[in-house]
Amino acid sequence: MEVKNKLYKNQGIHVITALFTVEQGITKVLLVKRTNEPFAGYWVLTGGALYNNEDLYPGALREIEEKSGIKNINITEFKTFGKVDRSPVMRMVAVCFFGVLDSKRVNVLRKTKTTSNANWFALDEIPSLGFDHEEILAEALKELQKKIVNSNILKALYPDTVTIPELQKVYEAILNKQFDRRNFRKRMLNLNILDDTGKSEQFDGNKPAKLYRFKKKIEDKEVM
Amino acid sequence: MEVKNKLYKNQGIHVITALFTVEQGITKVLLVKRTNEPFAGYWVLTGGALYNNEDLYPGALREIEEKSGIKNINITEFKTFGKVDRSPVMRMVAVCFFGVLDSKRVNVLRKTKTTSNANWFALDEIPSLGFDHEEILAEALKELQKKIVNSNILKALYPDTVTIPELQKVYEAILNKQFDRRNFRKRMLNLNILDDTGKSEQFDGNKPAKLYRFKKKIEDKEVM
DNA sequence: ACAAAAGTGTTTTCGATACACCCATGT
DNA sequence: ACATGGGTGTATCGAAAACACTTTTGT
Repeated sequence: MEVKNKLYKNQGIHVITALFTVEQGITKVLLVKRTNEPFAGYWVLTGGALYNNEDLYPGALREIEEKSGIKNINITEFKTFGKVDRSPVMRMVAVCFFGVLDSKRVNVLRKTKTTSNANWFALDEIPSLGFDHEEILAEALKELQKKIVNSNILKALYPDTVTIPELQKVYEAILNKQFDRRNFRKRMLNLNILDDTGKSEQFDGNKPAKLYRFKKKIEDKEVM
Repeated sequence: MEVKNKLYKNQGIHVITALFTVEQGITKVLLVKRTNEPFAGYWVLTGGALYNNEDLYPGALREIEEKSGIKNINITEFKTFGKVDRSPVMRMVAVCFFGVLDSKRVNVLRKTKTTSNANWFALDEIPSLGFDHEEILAEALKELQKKIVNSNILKALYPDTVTIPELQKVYEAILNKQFDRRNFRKRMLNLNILDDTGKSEQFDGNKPAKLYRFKKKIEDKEVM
């Protein structure tokens, strides 16, 4: 259908993702530098306009790949942003996602058709972002912090095996908080999201840590 | 900006809300009957197309009022639905909300410019819905059930005062579960979302229940 | 043997559950 | 007085927090 009514005409949909990683205890987010107006020269989260022939989730993945080369990841939708003036060009609503991945396992493209640079930024070194991406990033981080408990989204960081001390470092980086080693272990095992592989780490210089594997399915806990 | 690229042309945004109420222990949702195509004659949730000059939340409220006459309510965004074919007319993405209100306090319009009827339906008596509204309703209910714990969204049902037995009936209806009277009280008071008014109910035939008031602000609990 | 990092165990505390009793009202 | 529904209290259980010791490796 061709839209004629001015009230609805020329609306568009952004799909935007905040991609997080943890490097040496530091939580970082992927930003790309725009070459096109609006906000040419600004850093932004990966994302762009949704196509008519794709669903939201695949659209968000396509935009991530186009802007960074990253593919085969899992993302989670968390909120839609739609202030009237969030894009200076036309009315755009932004369906937003977040994801976690291992920066060492992906090769980030520096330049693409619409970006001149890409980099992982520590959360306390975020430059001024284009559009409303600062607000989106702040909320994405909050959602990640909420979801990390009781979820297996960290499976993305450790697709095959993981040790509990490794996990603890990531939790501490993302939640920005320290945990007691012994209690952390108990909590992780009680969450029932890990399977014991029976094997242990090797070549570590110290006592080898046990290797676990994220379960494929995890049950939602009862709320009350 | 005028969109010319076919890939993005003619996209639109729905703002859709599932409005819940509880009547005599039964959870119900407000549905309206469409008069226009597509899905003329079908029952749907309140909602419609977002205008260019309004933000998402106000847009959702406007649609609620237009389709039902209900105003001055609180709603919560929970998810955006965007399957390519969710609307047979054109590409529409649906930003979805849920809300709770007291059906006795509102006057629901039976007919509007685009609806021929409106009614509260018990959850086990939902007719076949237009668009993807059955899916939206199912997820809205789940979100309501999650959010009802640790939130003051029930303030909408009891804007001034509430008794704990009243609250319990609503929780039981929405969560579809029974609670121990004494433990339920303790849990509600521990949530720290209620203020004691010092007063008591009157004219009830039995021992008067204490009156509480929902706090305005409630703090988010730490996740870990 | 020693340092470094990992695994296991115990005590305590606090919140959730199970359960019993008392109170205020209208009839 | 009694039936109805509401408020208060206690004992118990289980999860989470605080805290100490043992184990495995490399040097």
